[in-house]
Amino acid sequence: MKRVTIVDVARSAGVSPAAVSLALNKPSRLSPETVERVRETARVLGYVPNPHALALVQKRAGAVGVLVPQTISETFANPYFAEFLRGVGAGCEEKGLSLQLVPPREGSVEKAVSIAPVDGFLVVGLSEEHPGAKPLSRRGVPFVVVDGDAEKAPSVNCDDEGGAYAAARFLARRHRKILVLGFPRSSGGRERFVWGVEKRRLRGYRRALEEYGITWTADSVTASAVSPEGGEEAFARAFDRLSRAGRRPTAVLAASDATAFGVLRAAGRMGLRIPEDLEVIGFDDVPFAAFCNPPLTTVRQPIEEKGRVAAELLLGLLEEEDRPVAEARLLPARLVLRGTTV
Amino acid sequence: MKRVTIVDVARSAGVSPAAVSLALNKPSRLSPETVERVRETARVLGYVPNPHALALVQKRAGAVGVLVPQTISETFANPYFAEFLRGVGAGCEEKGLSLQLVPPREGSVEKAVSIAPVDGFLVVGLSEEHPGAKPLSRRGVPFVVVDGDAEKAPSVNCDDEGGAYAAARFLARRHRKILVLGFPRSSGGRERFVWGVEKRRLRGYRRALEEYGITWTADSVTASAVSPEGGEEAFARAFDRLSRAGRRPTAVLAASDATAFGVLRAAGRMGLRIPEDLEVIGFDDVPFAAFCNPPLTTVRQPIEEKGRVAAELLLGLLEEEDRPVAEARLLPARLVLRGTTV
DNA sequence: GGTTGTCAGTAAAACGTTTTAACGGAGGAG
DNA sequence: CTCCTCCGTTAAAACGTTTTACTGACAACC
Repeated sequence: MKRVTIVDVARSAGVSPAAVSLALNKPSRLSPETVERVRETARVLGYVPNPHALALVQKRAGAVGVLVPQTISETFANPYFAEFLRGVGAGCEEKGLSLQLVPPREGSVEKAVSIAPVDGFLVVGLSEEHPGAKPLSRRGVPFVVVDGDAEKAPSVNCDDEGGAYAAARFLARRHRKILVLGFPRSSGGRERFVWGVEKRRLRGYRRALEEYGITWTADSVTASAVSPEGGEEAFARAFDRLSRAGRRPTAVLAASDATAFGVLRAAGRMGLRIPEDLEVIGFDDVPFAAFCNPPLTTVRQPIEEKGRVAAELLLGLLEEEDRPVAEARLLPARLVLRGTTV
Repeated sequence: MKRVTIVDVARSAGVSPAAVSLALNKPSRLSPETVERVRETARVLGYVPNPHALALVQKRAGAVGVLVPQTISETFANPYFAEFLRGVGAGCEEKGLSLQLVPPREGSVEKAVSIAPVDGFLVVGLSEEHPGAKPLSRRGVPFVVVDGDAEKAPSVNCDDEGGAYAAARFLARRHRKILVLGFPRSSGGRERFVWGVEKRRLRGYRRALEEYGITWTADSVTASAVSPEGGEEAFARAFDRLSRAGRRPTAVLAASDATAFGVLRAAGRMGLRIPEDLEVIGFDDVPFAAFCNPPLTTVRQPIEEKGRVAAELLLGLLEEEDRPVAEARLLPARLVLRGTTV
């Protein structure tokens, strides 16, 4: 049951451990017959090098970490994330890197960061100023910020504000009572999304609405978990409350497709016809936005490309130590009209 | 730019490296004032322990690997996988474990297995007899087989054959020309899915169809990539070919929801009405099956639960070395009728 | 006063590799 | 015959931790 190590192979083949290492990694520096003998011995014994020892000595683990601010379960509730990972995977695979998903450990992002045996991080949905970001630089591994706001670190984002503005404008022309669904609040005590993606999207919504004379107040935006269930529940509750107050909304701006799907479900359950009784616009254009019933009007961003770009940026950082500048990539976002708007 | 190590802290605090380690991990074995001084020094210097060294000495990396037989990108093209990971994540998080996605490295599953710095593997979609499975036992880390077939190793599956049988029976009562869509063939040269999940689902389809007198031949099943795009393309091509031959299908059995989504799209493009002109049944019941247009009739399996069960099995293996028996968990699968069947 | 015990802290081994520098022997050049 | 070079191989250092066993020092006990 004990693992076979390099010294076992060495002993069995009658050579030194160094010779085994060379035979396996730099065969040209050994006589062909020795190489052959050592390799055969290793094969017979079933030798597999210990990855931890390897990582320690070569200072690389062959994996990049994807740091997410929520649990894995919450994270994948949003199909956006799977699509994003497809891009990351595509970017990493050519270099033979694995992907490690790193959720907070016992609620602490810092702890998770320090423990994860990875060569670099893709930080998604976190601000550079976030307390969890500090250990990152201490860890001494490079990182790229995605869907956050970074000044000094390289980052990848889409034009959240512009996309949101277009969506809101499209609705504000014909509606006065627009329900805006945002991201969750104070999950874990800290207001996680007051900056970053949400801040920008809300800013876009607000700008458009105000241009059309719709006043924006503190409670203009309704918090919602980023999942169909979250959207369903948040919409149902808010719609009910507003209807009672005589301000029944006729359109919805959802800050995420995942949320919008929930809105559609809730609306269906309540007997609202879409888009006649209620227009809905999501954000992201995840693959299934085009498939749902009716097909979702949404703001399209190149999710998969975003992942690939982020991975490429990080790989660049991994190879050249001394990349000085903080490159900030901005990807486009544009409104695509489908069946949930007239 | 150099990382601060434990000896830096030790030197700076005027103690031995051992004392630093104790101060951080077993503070009770040191005087309170020393502990405080060391911790303060560590904080000021920004010390973060090296995860590789930690993993080497404690023989645990704090991560479990999810071994997939395709690229990350291909894997996440099937929404099934994200849902599965939600369960795995839920199972792992309470123990504070990260998740590492391990795709084949340079086409070799073996290489990927030996390099990944993880404490155990969830092997999805691979047979125990698969060449890639051998290095697993050599690695000396425990593993659980999911969606494969294992005799000696612990495994988790759903009742693929039973679910498929139910679906096929439901159609065979009213249809004679049923198109069966399977998994991709010979990707990478080896016929990856002739066993395991596909074998069982096809067996279920076949049994039902033959009971209704529909003959099953070598070309009864059409290969399809497990993604909407794959399903779209495979269906369009097969439908065309069969129509020309005067055997235009009136129903489709898709071995996966992801494929079925593609069928719906292709059918829509071709002007086929669903379910009037074509009935479709998928498999898995991914979250969006209920949302698509029309809602997909499919075979439901408890995907998220499957992930959780697999994680729990693996965690058990990680804790108790000497768990002898190969537990094989079988989860239920049942047909749920929605809008793509009459 | 010797034995025993506890306490705070340390030296050194261990984990399993890679890599650097050195070594001995053989062969060739002078 | 000596010196130099080359070749195949090895000893030992390095990576950064944790852990085990040990060392003094000091107090307590009989």
